[in-house]
Amino acid sequence: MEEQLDNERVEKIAFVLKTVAHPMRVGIIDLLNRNEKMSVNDITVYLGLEQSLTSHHLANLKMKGVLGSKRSGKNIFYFLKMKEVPQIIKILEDVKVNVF
Amino acid sequence: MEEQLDNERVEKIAFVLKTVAHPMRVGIIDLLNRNEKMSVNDITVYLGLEQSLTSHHLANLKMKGVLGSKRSGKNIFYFLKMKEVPQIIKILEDVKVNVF
DNA sequence: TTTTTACATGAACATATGTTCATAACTTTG
DNA sequence: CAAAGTTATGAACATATGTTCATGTAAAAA
Repeated sequence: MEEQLDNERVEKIAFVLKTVAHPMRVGIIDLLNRNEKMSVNDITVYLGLEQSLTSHHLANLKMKGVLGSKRSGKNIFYFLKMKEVPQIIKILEDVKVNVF
Repeated sequence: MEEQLDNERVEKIAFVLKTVAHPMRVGIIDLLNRNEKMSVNDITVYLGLEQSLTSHHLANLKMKGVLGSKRSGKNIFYFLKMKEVPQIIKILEDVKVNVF
C-alpha cells in the first residue's frame, strides 16, 4: 500500500494542474509536445489567437516552470520543460465527459 | 506520429483538469483512491475541514463526473468514478515545483 | 538611424472560483 | 412524532483568473 500524500505534495500537484487547466494552455502544450520548440508567432497562428494573449499564457507557463524559452534573433522559442505535463494530457486524451 | 488534438478534446481535457485543480479536491481524490468509498464526515474529519466546504467540493466533483455517491442510512458515501484522475495524480506525485 | 518585425508588459475590466454562514432536508433513534 | 445526527444548499462575499487594449522593448532590415 502506498502512503498518503502529505500537504505539500497535494499543494504542488494542485499547483501544476491549475497551471495547465485552460484550453489555450492545453493546446499550447500539445503543440510543443509534437514540435520540440516553436516561436510565439508560430503558436499564435497555429492556434488562431491574439499575440498578446498568447504571450500572457506563455509567460504564465514559463513562470510556473512548465515551459522554457530561448531567444534566437527576432524570435523567442518556447519549449516543454516539465515532462510530466504531456503525460497527463495523454491520459485524458480519450476521457469521456459532458462539458457544460 | 499522433494526431493533433481537436478543439473539443482540448476543451474536455481542460475541463477535467480544472475540476481537479484544487488542493482539497486532490486530497479528496487521493483519499478515495485508497478507500473505495467514504462518508462525507469521514472525509471531513480526515482532511480536517468544515462540513459545508467538504460538501460543496464533493458536489462539484460529482456534478462534473469525477465522483459518484450512494446513500446508506444516514450517511452518503462518495466514490471514484473517473478512473483517469488518480492516474494523473500518480504522475505528479514526485513533480518538482516551486509553489509561490 | 529610421522602420519593421516579434514579443512583453501593465492597467483595466469582466467573470469565475473558493469560502463562510445560516438554514434546510433527510434518516435514524428515542 | 420529537430530537439528534448527517449532508445539502443558497446567498453573500472576497479573491483569483482570463481577456483586451495600449504601449514598451529588442533585434533585424532598409
